This record gives sequence, C-alpha cells and structure tokens, in this order.
Amino acid sequence: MRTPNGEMNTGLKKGSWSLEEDKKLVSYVNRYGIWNWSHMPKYAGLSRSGKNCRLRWMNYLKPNIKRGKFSKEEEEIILHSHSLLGNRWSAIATRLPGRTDNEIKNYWHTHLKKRGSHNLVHETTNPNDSSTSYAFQDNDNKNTQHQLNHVTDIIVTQSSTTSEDDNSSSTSIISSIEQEVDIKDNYYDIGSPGTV
DNA sequence: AAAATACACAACCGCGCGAGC
DNA sequence: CGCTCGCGCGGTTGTGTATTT
Repeated sequence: MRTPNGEMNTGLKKGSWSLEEDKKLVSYVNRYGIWNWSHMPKYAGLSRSGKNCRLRWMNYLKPNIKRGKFSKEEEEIILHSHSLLGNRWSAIATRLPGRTDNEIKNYWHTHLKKRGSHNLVHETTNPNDSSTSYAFQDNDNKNTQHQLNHVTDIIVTQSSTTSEDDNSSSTSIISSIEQEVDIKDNYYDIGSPGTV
C-alpha cells in the first residue's frame, strides 16, 4: 500500500497485492505446501520477496482466517491477554483462533489503546476481589514485561493444550488466562535472582 | 459540495533467535 | 565456535475511506 505497484532496484514488487498474485500464492501453497518462503516466490511466479509472501499468507490468505469486526468476547480476550502479556501479539493471537497478530495489533492501536489498561482495571476490578487486580497499572513497566517474557512460553504451551476450537467460549479462555495469572504470581513469588 | 481531519488497516522495516554448516 | 540464512515478531508507516466542519 505504501508504494502501490512500486518496484525496488531488486526487481521485487512491493505494495498492495493484486488478485492475480493472491491466486498464484494460494494455488502454489495449496499444491506444494510451505517449504521455503525465500525460494517459493520464484517457483510460484511471483516477483515478491519471501518475507512479503509469508506476510501476505499469514495475515490474509491463510485458511480459517476470520475477517471483519471483533466480537465483544474477542475484545475482552484481547484486553485480558494484553494486560497479562503486554505487546506480545503473537501470543495473544494464539488465544483467538482465526485472528492474526497483525490484526490484533491493529485493532489494539485503533480501538483499545485509547481505553488502555487503566480502563481495564477499572472495568474489571472489584474492590472486594483482589484477584482481578493483576492488570498492569503501568504500561511502561518494562521490567515486568521482560520478566513476563519468561512465563509466556508456559502460557502459550498451556494455551495449546487447552481445547481451543472455534467454538470455545471466551469465558473458558479468560478463565485459563486467569489460571496463567496464578502461574505468573508463583513465578514472582519464587523470584528471579539477578533480575530486577 | 468541497476541504480538512480522523480512523482503519494492509504492508514495510529492522531486529533477534534458532538451525544448519 | 563462529557465520550465514530463514523465519517470526513487534513497531511503524502510508494510503484509502469515513466523518466532520
């Protein structure tokens, strides 16, 4: 979109994808599968970089990708996940089957960022229920973010073992997120020497 | 009706990580 | 052990569209 139909010195096309290009990529992947993104475009007859093809496939052409507006439930999941994981969009995306990290990231920046995690705290925190106070009070808490990186693997693993087909309810997902909070809390209880 | 502004989203870029040599 | 390559991720940008003035 940046440079519609533009071309670089490398001869690789950039910018928006044409229907023809989409068709080529889809039919190639359907026929031969994904084996090597950097070599694939040549065989698929595309003047695109492998990276470009991968991005297009992952964010737009891949089967089962959900398009259109986010539901209230999805929104909730994003807010919850973001409060836990921060800007780890790919991790958040694993909780929303059919949604891509890019889509979630865009949605966050355009719809949810304004509300921010502060709002989430206000929305979810029950004064009588301290268990909901896990939402970050400070988005810029980089140390916390850094530490959270270590637990994300656990979280993602758990997510993949939790049944998560398209029909899974948001409440079950959110409750699994809340279980993750326990994991996180335990992690902090144990502590990580040398890291502050 | 036209211009200005805000919003939404596809796509690009750079970086880091892991695997293979 | 160090280097190269490919992949994936997150931040950011640019353009089309909608809304407001």
